Amino acid sequence: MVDKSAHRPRGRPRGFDPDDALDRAIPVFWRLGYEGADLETLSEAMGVGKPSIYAAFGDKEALFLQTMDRYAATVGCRPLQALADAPDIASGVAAAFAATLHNVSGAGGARGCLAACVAADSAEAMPAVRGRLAAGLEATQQAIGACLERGRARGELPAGFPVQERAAMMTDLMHAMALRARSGAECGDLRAAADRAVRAVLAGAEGG
Amino acid sequence: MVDKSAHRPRGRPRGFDPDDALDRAIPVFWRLGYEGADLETLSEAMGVGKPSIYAAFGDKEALFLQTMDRYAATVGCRPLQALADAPDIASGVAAAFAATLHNVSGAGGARGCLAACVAADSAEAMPAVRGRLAAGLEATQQAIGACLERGRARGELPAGFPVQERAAMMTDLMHAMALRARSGAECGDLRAAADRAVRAVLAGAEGG
DNA sequence: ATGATTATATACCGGACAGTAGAAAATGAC
DNA sequence: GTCATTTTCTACTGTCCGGTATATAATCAT
Repeated sequence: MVDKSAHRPRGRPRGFDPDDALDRAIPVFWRLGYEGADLETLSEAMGVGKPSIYAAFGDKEALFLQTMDRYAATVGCRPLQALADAPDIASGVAAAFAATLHNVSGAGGARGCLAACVAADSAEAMPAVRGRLAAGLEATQQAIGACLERGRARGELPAGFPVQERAAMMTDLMHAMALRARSGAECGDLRAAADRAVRAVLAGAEGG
Repeated sequence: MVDKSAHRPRGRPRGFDPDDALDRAIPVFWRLGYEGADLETLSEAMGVGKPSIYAAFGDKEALFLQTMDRYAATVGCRPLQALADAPDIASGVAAAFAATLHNVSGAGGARGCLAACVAADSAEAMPAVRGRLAAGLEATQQAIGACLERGRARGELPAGFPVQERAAMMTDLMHAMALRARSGAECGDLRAAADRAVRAVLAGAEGG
């Protein structure tokens, strides 16, 4: 492991933590979109002056890409963690959709999903954004598939359970929940969507 | 019916058809997003000068809303029409997802869906956009539900078939296909997603 | 302390963009 | 033909926005 107390890098130390700054940039992009979020607003929200943003993160597109990464690592991953941490598949799937519900409902941040509702808009004009979107989608589906596969190996799912198919469907239904939330769906509707999704993903899993 | 050959409205007649102009605005918003589409580009694509756009449609937000309506009436409705026009439910659902595949694949226009991938971005900051999005989602789901209900009444679906639930799922999976396409998914992946969706919607419908 | 180095703050620049005057063109009314 | 009316074209405006130059502050090295 590298020595964390290594010599400070010589000049004036920066007055902010990059990850904290990205955390504060997330809701701005989330609410306003990529083009709608201007650097003045971002600078204020992040608590970092504009020149420091450019020095630390690069231009607006680079900042957005790093914000996407930070979002994936802190917010987007929560449903996957809930699934992985659960004691069994059934409760894990339910927990994952509960986490999705919380993510997209607007309680913490804005409604919808930074990837599904904001990055998707820019994906057609910005290849780097499209790449991250594709990678995130693939990674999500793989992670879910791996969890379901493990559950099947533990005997929680029938031998013929279509693991990969349900992993893809679970990914799709989480994104669809984000869109419903973005359109202003009430919390009850979102909860119903989550319940439906759980049933669909687990259909045929011993008593579905 | 109103006389179509009524007296022309007095002044200089406009040199463009509003619906045609909206048809040509659709791909611009579709590809570039609301904020990314500037009025210069829109004006050129529509073949209508900027002042005429403002005179005919109002400001940029009003233009976008009318473009959304036109999109819904010409592009977004195609899967629903395919479902409604099919001889039976099974082939109708397959035809609807085939139409969705065509819509989102980028063959005509851009990848993804103007509602799911573009309007969603602006929905958080523009209440009118959010309203249209919610209305479109609700209308789509209702229309699908009505079709499935009719099919069930004709005996093509079992008595206990969860019509409303499957209508919601079908709506969700069409939107998820749009997101996959927007992220750059290959045509084969999209086709697989469509096949999965058909199976999921029809599961339990006599031989699913 | 002095200088090298890196970060921050203020203030600014050039360009792009939404929206609009104002003049000119095309029609109906008479 | 002439006037009123509506559209269209050219050119413009004020503003906002991404990005930066310049000066200053805070640290390390010696």
